[in-house]
Amino acid sequence: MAKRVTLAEVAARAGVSPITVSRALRRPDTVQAETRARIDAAVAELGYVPDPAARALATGRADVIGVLIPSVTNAVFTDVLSGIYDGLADSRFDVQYAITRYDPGTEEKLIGVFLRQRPAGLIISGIDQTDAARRLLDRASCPVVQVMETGPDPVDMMVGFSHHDAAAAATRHLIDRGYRRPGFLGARMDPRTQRRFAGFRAEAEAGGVFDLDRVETTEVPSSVGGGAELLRALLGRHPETDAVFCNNDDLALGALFEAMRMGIPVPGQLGICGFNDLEMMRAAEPSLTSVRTNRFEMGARAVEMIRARLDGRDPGPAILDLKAEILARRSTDGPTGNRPVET
Amino acid sequence: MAKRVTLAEVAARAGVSPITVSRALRRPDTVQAETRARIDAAVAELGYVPDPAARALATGRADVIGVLIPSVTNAVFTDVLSGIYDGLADSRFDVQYAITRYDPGTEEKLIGVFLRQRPAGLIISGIDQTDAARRLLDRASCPVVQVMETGPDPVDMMVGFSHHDAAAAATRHLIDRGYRRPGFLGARMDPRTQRRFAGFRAEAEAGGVFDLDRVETTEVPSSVGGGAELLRALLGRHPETDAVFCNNDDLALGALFEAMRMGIPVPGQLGICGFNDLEMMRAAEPSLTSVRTNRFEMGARAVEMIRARLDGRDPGPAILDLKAEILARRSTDGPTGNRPVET
DNA sequence: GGCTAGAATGACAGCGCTATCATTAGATGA
DNA sequence: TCATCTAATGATAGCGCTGTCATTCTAGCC
Repeated sequence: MAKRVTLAEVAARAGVSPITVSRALRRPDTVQAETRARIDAAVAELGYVPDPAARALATGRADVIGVLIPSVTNAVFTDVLSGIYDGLADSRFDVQYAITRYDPGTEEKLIGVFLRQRPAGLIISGIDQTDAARRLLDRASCPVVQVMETGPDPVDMMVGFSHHDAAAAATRHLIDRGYRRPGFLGARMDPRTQRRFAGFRAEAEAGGVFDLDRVETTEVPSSVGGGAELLRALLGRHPETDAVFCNNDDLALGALFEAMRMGIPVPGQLGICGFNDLEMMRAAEPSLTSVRTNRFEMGARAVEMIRARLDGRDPGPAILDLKAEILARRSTDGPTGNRPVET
Repeated sequence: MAKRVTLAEVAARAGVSPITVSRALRRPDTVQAETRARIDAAVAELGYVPDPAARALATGRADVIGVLIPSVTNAVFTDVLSGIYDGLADSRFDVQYAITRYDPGTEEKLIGVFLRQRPAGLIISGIDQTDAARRLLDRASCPVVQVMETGPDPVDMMVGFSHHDAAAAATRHLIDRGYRRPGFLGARMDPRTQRRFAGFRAEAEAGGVFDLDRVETTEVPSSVGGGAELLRALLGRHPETDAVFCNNDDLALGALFEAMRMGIPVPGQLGICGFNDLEMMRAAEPSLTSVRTNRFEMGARAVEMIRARLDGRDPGPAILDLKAEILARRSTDGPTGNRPVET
């Protein structure tokens, strides 16, 4: 094991007291240049690295940004994580994350665990915390950012977008392109997914094209294979379906493959729209329409808001709406005979 | 902020000394049942949660498993992470991870940072550490597991497979299926990728079908779009190419889409084989051959080895080879006229 | 009854760092 | 020249917990 070098040893070597070394490290402008140079030299020679546990104990807070996400294997959340990492790259903060497995109870427990560490900030996915979790967060002494989604009642700050409105816009797009019998494919109907469904439903009803029986969902997590199965099931019941709004891109890709297997032309006989705009959507054949949900930026902005707050700068509006955007591609060019998409 | 409850307060409430509470929490069998009950009640009433920083400082070690991975946005590593999480779910250990961005220098630095915390164990991706990193790891006082890959010279323990052999097996599969002019598509040629290429090359040469000019690589990270571009470039130069071994599944999927765009029948005119067997491969149309690399299990086993070691149990062999397996699917059924794949 | 062994509990110190207040040295002005 | 102020540094205590003894108590034995 690398032998532990303590502050005291550095201090002895530099010929100053430990507290001066501590100061030199944390607020270099408060020690004389010459002293600081001696200390820096001693630090370098001994390979000193501060003990984060001792620091946390002495200061009563940890230089940690806690992050709570439902899953590590879902690209949506890892993109956010990546943005968080990027935003923290040049800072003294560490990221510490935990996985809720989409379970509010687990989330509640983990919030408690995190807050006892007195983190510098907390980033949490979504707006569907339990009442108890909400109370914990309300009393948190650090900045809290809810990401992925916006809502009316932030704990503290929020970065996201409206899943309802994004899904509604995607549905409107399908209608605008001439599809009249759209269906909905959904997996793991968590609260965000439910709100997307609500957006789909509202817009489809407004357009007079909603049919509850053209909704095909499953409780299992999304997957490409699952998208294929859902489409097959839906078309089995409703062969007249002329478009599907998919809960997410994996389902959309699966739907595309299944349509190929079934010999159904996309977009001529079936329009397909996904959600999240993973990279593959642009590259597919035909290219797949999706909804861009600036996930990386969500993470980066969440971190920026926390840092601004900690530094006493203005973190900007408490609710930051990163607006999802429809990326219209060939998979929704419209039923055979309709005009193609511009661009 | 949830008010901090200390051991001392719990002790006062239970009418015992702090140290007894500490013992009751950590080794319940060393305090009398009745005392323990009083303490448990006090803990519950006050909502006490131990301060990990104080514990780390007092014991000189942290109940943390450090994990170093190159990227969070690559599904390959998040699958491993997921396995790690699962293996640690019922334990007292936390996971703390850091991202090396595929940079050995960053990795070296992060190893140092982690080891100062005296973690309970360390899991690190790959076998390509710098000399300095290697020296740090050799002196580490905790179990170290290298994952993703096996090699001749473990720091401590290893769980993985031979990328060279897996790629060679995949290449053999292509040859067995009747492909005679195979190409190689690769992105971000990191050491593991290089070894996969070496395996491809060795086997293709052994089969007398290697042509260095049918190798198409790029430095940018893998993507589906990148796979499409690589295939287009390769076929531009070598239209006679009858199969591609792709560095990973994203490239393979992109190659499939590009083949569709170019009107090239898969597998009849072009065989496609990926690497990693992400979920979509099975669901694609045609289904895509890939190499299963038990990533989740790698994480789970790495954790199990560490836990066994910490508990004084037998962690099993120092080098655990999880054998990659070819999953033959329709995309490599063979050139037109050849027999189809069984099952 | 006196003694010992073992179980249960407690006192004390200290992990490495920093908050707080105290001290010193040098600069300023009448 | 001396009081006064500021900048730089130091002494002290303590963050919440646990390792290491020491102490108390009970049971068992001759």
